Formats: sequence, C-alpha cells, structure tokens
Amino acid sequence: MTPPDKNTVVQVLRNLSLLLQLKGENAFKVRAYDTAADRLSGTPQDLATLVQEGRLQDLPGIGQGLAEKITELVTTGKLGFYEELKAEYPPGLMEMLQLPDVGPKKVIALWNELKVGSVAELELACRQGRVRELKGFGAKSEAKILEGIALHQRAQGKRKLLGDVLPTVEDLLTRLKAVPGVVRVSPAGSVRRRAETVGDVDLLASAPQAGPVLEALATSPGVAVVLGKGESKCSVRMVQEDLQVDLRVLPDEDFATALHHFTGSKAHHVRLRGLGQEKGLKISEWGVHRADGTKLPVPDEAALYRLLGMQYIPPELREDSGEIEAALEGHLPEDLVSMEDVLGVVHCHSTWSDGKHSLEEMARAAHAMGLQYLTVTEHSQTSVYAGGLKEDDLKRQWEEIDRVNEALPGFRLLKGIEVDILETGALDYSDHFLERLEVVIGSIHIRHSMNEDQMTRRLLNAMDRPGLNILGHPTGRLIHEREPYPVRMEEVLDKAAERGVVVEVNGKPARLDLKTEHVRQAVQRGVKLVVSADAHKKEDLHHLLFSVATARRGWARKGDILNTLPADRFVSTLKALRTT
DNA sequence: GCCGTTTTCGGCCCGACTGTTTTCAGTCG
Repeated sequence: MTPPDKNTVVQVLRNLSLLLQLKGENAFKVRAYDTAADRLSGTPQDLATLVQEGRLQDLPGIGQGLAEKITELVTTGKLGFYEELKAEYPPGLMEMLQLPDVGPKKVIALWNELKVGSVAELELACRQGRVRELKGFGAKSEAKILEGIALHQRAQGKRKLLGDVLPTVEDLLTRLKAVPGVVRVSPAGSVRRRAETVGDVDLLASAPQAGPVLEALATSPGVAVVLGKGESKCSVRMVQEDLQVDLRVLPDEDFATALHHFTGSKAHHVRLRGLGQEKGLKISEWGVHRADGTKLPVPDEAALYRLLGMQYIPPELREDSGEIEAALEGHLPEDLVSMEDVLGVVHCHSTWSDGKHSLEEMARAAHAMGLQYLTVTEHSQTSVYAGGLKEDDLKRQWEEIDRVNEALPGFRLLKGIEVDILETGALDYSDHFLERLEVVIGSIHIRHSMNEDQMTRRLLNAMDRPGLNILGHPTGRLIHEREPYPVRMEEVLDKAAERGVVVEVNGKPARLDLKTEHVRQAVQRGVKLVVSADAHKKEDLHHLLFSVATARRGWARKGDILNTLPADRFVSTLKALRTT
C-alpha cells in the first residue's frame, strides 16, 4: 500500500469538517478540522516524516486528537472515524453543501424531510415545488437554489486563475476610485494575497457616503446580476468567469482594520487576534479596542502590526506559515523581491517558434515596461509541434537579434533557448552548441507519463549537463488541466544547489511552477531563481507579475532572483554558478 | 477539537444580509 499523500489527508480533514457540520457538531470543533487542513497543506515539512517522528503536534492547531487521526490515516491508509461518519449520510450531501445559500442546516432538513440526498434530487424537488413546503423555505429560496445549481454546474466548483481575474478587478478598482468622495480602494482576500486561484473577489472602499460607491459597482459594465445590495455591502456576479465580487464601503478611519480583516488569510488573522488579546487589545474588522472600549487609531496596516510589536507582514505572506513568528522576532525579510527589482524578462518566445510577435515587437514591449533585457528562448528541434528550431535556424536568429539590439539602444535581447529535456535527461542539442548561447533553459515538454523514479532521474541527469543554466517549469503542472508529473522535488532542489543550476518560477497563470511551497524549499537551500513570463505574445510579458507574486509568497528576496541583475551580470552569473 | 504566565475548563468573532418570519434562523465572510 502506498500511504496517502498530503493532499489526500488534507482532503479527508476537509470532508470531516463538512460531515461534522451535517452532524450539527460544535462549530469550533468543525473549525479545528479546517484549521488542521490549512496547517498541513501550508507546512513545507514532509508529512510522512512528521508522522514517523511523532512531530505532528509541533504544528499549532494540531493536538492529540487530530495527530492520532492523521497518524492512523497515514500509517493504515484508512481512518475509522471518517469511514463511520461517511456511512451515515449519502455522499451527495457533501456536494449540496457547495451550493450557495445552502448550508448544513438546510441540507439536513432536505434530507430528513424530503429524502433529498444529491444535487440532482434537489433540483427535481425544487422543480416539483416540494421544497417550498418545508418550514424555513419558501418560493424564493426554491428559485435561489435552482439558480445556485445552474451556477454550480457551470463552474464545476473550480476556482479561477488569479491571472484570469486580475484584469477585471483592476477595471473595477479604477471605476470605484473615480466615484466622488472615495478616499481609498483596495482588493482584499485571496486576490490581494496573490493566491494562485481565487474563489470570489473582495473589494473594500472608504468614503463618507457608501451609496454612490455601491451603486457604481452595481452599474459597472460586465456585471451580469446584482446579487444583493444593502447600506454598506453590494455583491454582484460578473459576466466573465461567473466571477462574484463583494464590495464593502466604510468610513476611512475603519479602512485599515477592515482591509486587514478581509485580506486574511483566516488563519493569519485568527493568530493576530490572539496576540492582540494577550496585549489587552480586541482586534476586529471595526478597529482595535482596549478592554475599556477605547478605540485606538489605526491609519494603516503597518500601524496595526506596530501595535502588536511586530514587523509589517506583506499580504502575500499572510498564511500563518511561520511569518508571524518571524515578524515577532524581527526576522522577516524586508527585501522580498518586487516588480521594481526585476530588470529583465526571462523565457520568451517569438514568431521564430510558436510566439505571436516578432523579436523586435517583443523587445519594444519589454522596453516600454521599463525592462532592460529579454531572454529569447524558443523551442528546440524536438518540439516540432511548437516550431522548434534546429541549430542552423538559431544561428540565423542570432543575426536578427544583433540587428534588433543595434536598433534599440538601452535594451538587449539575450541569445538563448528553451531546450527540451529528452527521456533520458539528455538535452536536445550538443553541449558544444549550448555553450555558445547566453541563456539555456531546459524544460520537459514530452513524455509526461513517466513514474516518479524515472522522472526524478531524468531531471537529475539533465542538471548534470554543463550546458544547462535554468531548469524550466520543473513540475509541468497546468492548474485545472494537468497534474504535475511525479517527481521528488527535494532531490531536484538539492541537485540544483549542488550544481549551481538556477530554477524557474514560471509566471504563466496556469503554471506558476515552481509553486509557492517549492519556492520556499528552494530559497531555504540557497538555490537561485529566475522570475519568468513564459511569454508567447507581448501581452504575456505581464505574467512577470504572477511570477514575482509566487516568489514573494515563497519568501524569495531580491538577492535570490537572478534577473534582478543587469544583463551582463545576469549572464556572467548564470555561467559562473555552474559547477562542473 | 485546540489551547493554557487568568492552565485541565471554558472560551474559541460576530455583524450584514436575505428570506421567512411577526422577532428570527440560516448562511456567508
């Protein structure tokens, strides 16, 4: 038996939380399971090791009870408590809980009274008008449930990619900022934390009068339906992506504490409330109060952290994965990489392979973003489907690169390649040829379905090849589309550290590969990284934003990111790092 | 179920909104 991996365990804990809700258990007990799931998925530590060494309880939020359950699950592959609970209810109830406006109480009522045990049965019962007969339900809730079912089926429960959502959010923010009287506007929630996927969007604004701001959202172009509108809140669903957007408007003096509250994460916020309590401070979305009820002024979030005697924690780090302890001790890095630090964009394609824009167009677009260089890294000859280049094609491309560089002073295209890592770990060109290039990214594009041993060996072998500078999108995942291929990332990162291979943090919204946890592991090993766009057209150059966000979430500092160096030093450092 | 310099019991966030109510329950964030 292969022991269940961390994701499976996390999922079981989340399911248990749902089942306990159905059972009508104490809400705090329910929350404890969710907290434990958060904690487990957030820790960079290996689950099997934690279990083996009996150190599960080192994670705050996991006590004796949960440690025993997790241990049982990991060591035996089954958890009796979970199996028993699951058997009490039809499996369809869990899916019903996912519907908007349908919670545990309603699900249980539907099951007990109508024997409705799945989303499909619920839809039928609504259409037959049986739901409105139940106490606490009416015609409106019946209609609302039907709407919710339709939405649920469209969205299939998928969270949206940050990259798909952010442009819509930016548009809305611009619109809200323009409303007369508005003082401050900000996204909150997972968008502000730059999580890789987003459920729905939280926006916050401060203004003396909420009405006009709420109205501005309700009447924004792209709004499909206004879900609700009160005196201080408004919820809408956008046409694009079925995205739900919630806006709250409040007086400016409450903005910072509300922003902090709604930015989360929940786990981070709960910890801070606890710290506040120790200092006799009650922290809520409405402000910071002393025990005697005095309200303390909190002009911005930095002031909030100062009140707690700790460093300011940027939103991207607020996951309760060690940032609170570090900030209390003053050890939180203050030079996390930012967009301003990045001088060149790595990993770009042009019309020479499968890109949409010419070298010159890509160069000018990057220059206009304030960047100093761009690495031209087309596909190599094996990637025929992507217009992969032969050695002779590349030599001709170098002539064009020289011409563009001459025509565009103050900017440099660097001569590179995204070379395929073949099945054995061999590269798609000779070592001799690769050495003539300034930047060599090695990536896997074919044969994804190898087992973990084979895939790990393949990557390790590739890193032994002297011509390789950068390991590209190391796990090959595509969010919602393709699982990462199985690979022992610790071994790969150890090898990168040993061999001086730089690792890519690919910024394409569906990739984000390395992902946050792996970035953190890389940084801990001293592995150098590049932030990249994986751009196939000019517009994709902005993917750098998502790469930088992922790097920040993984605690990467400016010094960890190689393309914060000017072009010459970027290239010379790439080469100098390599050990033979 | 977790946690503890108020430590093994008792607290753990609670307000806004909606719909079904006629004073409140359920859901959400």
